[in-house]
Amino acid sequence: MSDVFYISTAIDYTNGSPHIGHAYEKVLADVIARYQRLKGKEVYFLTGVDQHGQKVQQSAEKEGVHPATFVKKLTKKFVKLWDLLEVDYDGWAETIDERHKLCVQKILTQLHEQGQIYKKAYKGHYSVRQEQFLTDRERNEAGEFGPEWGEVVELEEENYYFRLSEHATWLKDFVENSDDFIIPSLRKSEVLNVLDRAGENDLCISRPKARLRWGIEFPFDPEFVTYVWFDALINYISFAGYQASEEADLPEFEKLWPAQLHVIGKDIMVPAHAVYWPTMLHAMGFTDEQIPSLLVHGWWNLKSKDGGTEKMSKSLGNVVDPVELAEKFGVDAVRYYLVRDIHTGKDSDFDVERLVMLFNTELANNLGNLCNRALNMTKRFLGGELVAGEFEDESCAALRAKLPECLERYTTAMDSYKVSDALAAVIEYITAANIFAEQHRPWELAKDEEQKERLASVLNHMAAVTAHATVLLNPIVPTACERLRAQLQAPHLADLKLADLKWDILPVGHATAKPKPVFPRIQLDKEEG
RNA sequence: GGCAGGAUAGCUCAGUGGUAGAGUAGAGGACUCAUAAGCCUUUGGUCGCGGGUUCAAAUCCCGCUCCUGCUACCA
Repeated sequence: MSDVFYISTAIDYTNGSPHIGHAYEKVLADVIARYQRLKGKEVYFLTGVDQHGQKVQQSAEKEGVHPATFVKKLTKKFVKLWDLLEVDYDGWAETIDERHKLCVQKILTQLHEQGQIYKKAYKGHYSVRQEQFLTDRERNEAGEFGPEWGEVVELEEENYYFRLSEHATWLKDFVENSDDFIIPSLRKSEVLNVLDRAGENDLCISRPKARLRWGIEFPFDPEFVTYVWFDALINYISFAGYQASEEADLPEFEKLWPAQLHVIGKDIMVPAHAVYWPTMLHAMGFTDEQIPSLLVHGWWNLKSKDGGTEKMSKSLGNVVDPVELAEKFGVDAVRYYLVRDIHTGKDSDFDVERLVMLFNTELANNLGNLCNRALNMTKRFLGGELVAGEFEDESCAALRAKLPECLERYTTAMDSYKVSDALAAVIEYITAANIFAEQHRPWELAKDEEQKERLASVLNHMAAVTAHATVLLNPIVPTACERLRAQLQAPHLADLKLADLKWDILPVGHATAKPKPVFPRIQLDKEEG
């Protein structure tokens, strides 16, 4: 097991603009990566784009540009979005990268030499329009290939195959016996079910150049390029430095592998990530312990607002553009919503009103306001300087006791990637501080000179909880936490590790900045929708 | 067809045998340091439908309905 927390996401296909699903996966992975850094772990976070393939080739042809040009334009969109959403990755995988190509070719050569890859001819039904072979699944109820396929002809074609079937028994054992290959475990049965009834067929991994030019060439047969499996999936190791030359400027593979986690969507779990990928690694000689776990997340479903003919028909009617969302509501609101209102592994319905509601209630009202009232009273009643205060009673002790309680819940949840639960724990903690304020009514205490110690103590407690929250929420809403730290005039909190999160992280005699709302409430116009 | 997951308060969801929960929305209240925020009280549920097991079922068993997804050579 390596010391580095290596986490990857699926690489996105550069044939269309990024949507909310892409954004969710990257933000989720980023939150996990930032949490691990908060724990003091060294992290390597890899994400990127899948740029080869037929659809890209076709789209480029349609626009009359070279696929490389086409792909660069779309890649830029993804990079820009990750920038906007504060997705802080360490490695960037582009499958047109020469280093990736070399790695793929090395692997192909080795497996070919080991007899894991062979060539054979296949004859079947081929759709000329779609430029693909058709399977029985493509047949309609009448058992025919429908008009959507255009002209269907019988065609024979030679291709290279990977001996998938040879490893079927191993794979089944592996999945059955591993506890954490699939997270959450409820999806494990889905994989096992698939494995049960399959295993006789090998995997076609090439396309003749006559059909597909935009891919990585087979090193031992220039008439063929690799199909997606032995291209996109390889990114997880190629960009981690697998078999890389010294001048490649890639990480040291041995330090990274195995990856802790491949973060993927449920749509690509079977067959790609739960069948092909482990089998490929196994064939390459990796041991069972060197096969990474899959964190399989659900989807944000887009529902149409009912009650009439919404502008649904237009192809964009349903699309929620993450760029627009971030520009409109801010990065914090979007990041917060994407991991707050879904249980990792499950689906959720995307709803802008809930995005606004969660931002307003939990961040603005609860946390933002706690910070604001604490600092405002500190300024008005104490001249802007937090003082320890000699006062102590049961409620003070009870509030302080909530920190370790919250930490426990937070880490337990985050360690099992349940970000939503972790956030709930933090929010409860903040609420406790607000209740605490009502109990002591510092605005009343300020009127009585004899209550000065108590006033100082109470305000100090409130500010402390705010400070703790900035540490705990930093993985989720980093920019907001930066603003909070600025308000508290406590930039040192940015470097604080989880283990150092104690009650007294704000020094005695600490001066705070002028209070100003960190989370301005979002007002949603009626017309939005 | 098979398999998996889901169906709980207006909304989003927790809850796996013992008097139905949270957040939010709605209603009322006391307060005022604060981003009309915060705090207190409170109205909402035949827990998809029908059977069964049990002293006791949202929770276990059987059947059904609806939703979602998957069903490894997209050669």
